Amino acid sequence: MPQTRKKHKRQTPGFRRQALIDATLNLLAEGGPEVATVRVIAKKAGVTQGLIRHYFSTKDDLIAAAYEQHMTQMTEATSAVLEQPFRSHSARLAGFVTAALTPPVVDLRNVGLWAGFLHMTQTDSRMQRVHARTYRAFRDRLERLIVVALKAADLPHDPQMSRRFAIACNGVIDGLWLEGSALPDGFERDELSGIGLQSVGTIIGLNLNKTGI
Amino acid sequence: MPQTRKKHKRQTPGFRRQALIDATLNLLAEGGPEVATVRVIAKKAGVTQGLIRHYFSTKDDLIAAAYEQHMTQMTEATSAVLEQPFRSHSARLAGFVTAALTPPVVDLRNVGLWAGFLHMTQTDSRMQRVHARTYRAFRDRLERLIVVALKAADLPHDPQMSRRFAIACNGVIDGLWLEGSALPDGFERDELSGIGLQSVGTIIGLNLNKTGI
DNA sequence: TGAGTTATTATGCGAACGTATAATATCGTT
DNA sequence: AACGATATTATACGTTCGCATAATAACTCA
Repeated sequence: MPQTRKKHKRQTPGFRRQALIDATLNLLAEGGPEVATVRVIAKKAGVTQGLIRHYFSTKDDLIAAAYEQHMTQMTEATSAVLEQPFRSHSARLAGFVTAALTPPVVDLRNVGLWAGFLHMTQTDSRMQRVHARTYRAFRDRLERLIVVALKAADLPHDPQMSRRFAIACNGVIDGLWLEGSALPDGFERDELSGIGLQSVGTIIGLNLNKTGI
Repeated sequence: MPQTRKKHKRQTPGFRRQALIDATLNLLAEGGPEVATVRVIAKKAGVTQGLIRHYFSTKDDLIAAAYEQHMTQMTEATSAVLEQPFRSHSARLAGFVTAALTPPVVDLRNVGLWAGFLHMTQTDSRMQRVHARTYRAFRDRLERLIVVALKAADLPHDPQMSRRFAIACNGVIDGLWLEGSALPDGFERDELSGIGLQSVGTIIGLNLNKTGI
């Protein structure tokens, strides 16, 4: 008696890996770590759970890969705005800050991911490394923009100070981003980025609110 | 053969309930929802797991009670500063904002709890009710302080506007609180509250940075 | 077209999960 | 000193967890 077996299409490793990572991120964002079990992830990715072990040697592997991709994508989404021309270096910095405080970076899904990953990045050493690396990638970008803007305005910019500026500005941006994402109706259009520009400007001693593009 | 059984001291219901809630909050803050299992909670509270069912009819009951207590305690910790006298209504508002952006309200443990509870408050309807109630308790307090300060400064303060102000100010405070808690070394002393005072002041059109006490 | 590669499904295992229930220790009251 | 109430422990049950392994389907290429 022939037992029936599910028909399936053979896909490339890249395709399945991506499907599994996407399913993981979506589940983590919506339901948190408790919901993102291997069985549910596999189901959402349209495969059976055994396949996860074929592409990732452990569940933590999959989680780490998903985290890395998410963080990298967030930085890239913010940085994309830098490819257009700006009238000044201050405007360039302002554009970056604004992009970080505007959809699609500001998004309820992203705050769900932030919360879902938090404890892992505080507990798991490998997640800590991914966090440190991706966090620095964003902050360093911000610091370079700050330094250039300060230089163009003939303001002092020694390394220690600009590093502190970058940390504090990143903190303000992160905080506003979180709140804007979690509370989508809490702010008028451009209110969030306006507060961000003003706060960043105050920290580094530069007026960013009226820079144009 | 007499089987040995663990000796124990009989405690009041209030004592055990509090011990279980404390253990739940500590575990949730440090390790997130995955770590806060009934067995681990009971162990941390110094009892066996069966006792949880004696005081809470289900695990979700315990979680909800812990969440309610935590949120209430956060609002109370911020409001405590209001019991001292202030020189002006603006100073009173500034004191409240400052308290919300200073330890012990700003604390790594609290951000762990925030992250740990987030998905539950988005998913579980009972947790949503607790969230709505405790969130409103804080925001209403903030709104009253804003209205009084605006009135004292002869500024307009119609209900709709002050409600919007309260939402936005609460958002900024929340965001800065989150970031200051998660990034303890990211800000100089008083830098975080300084940014908060400035942002809140800008939103409502009042200078709060130089109000004194 | 048939053999080889490997992507995929199917099934099973031990541990841990939340919950339920029975047994017992502790303590206030008489 | 014995009793009653109940706080507490102990044990068991069904489910789901992550992980392991065997069986099979899908595609490549000689």
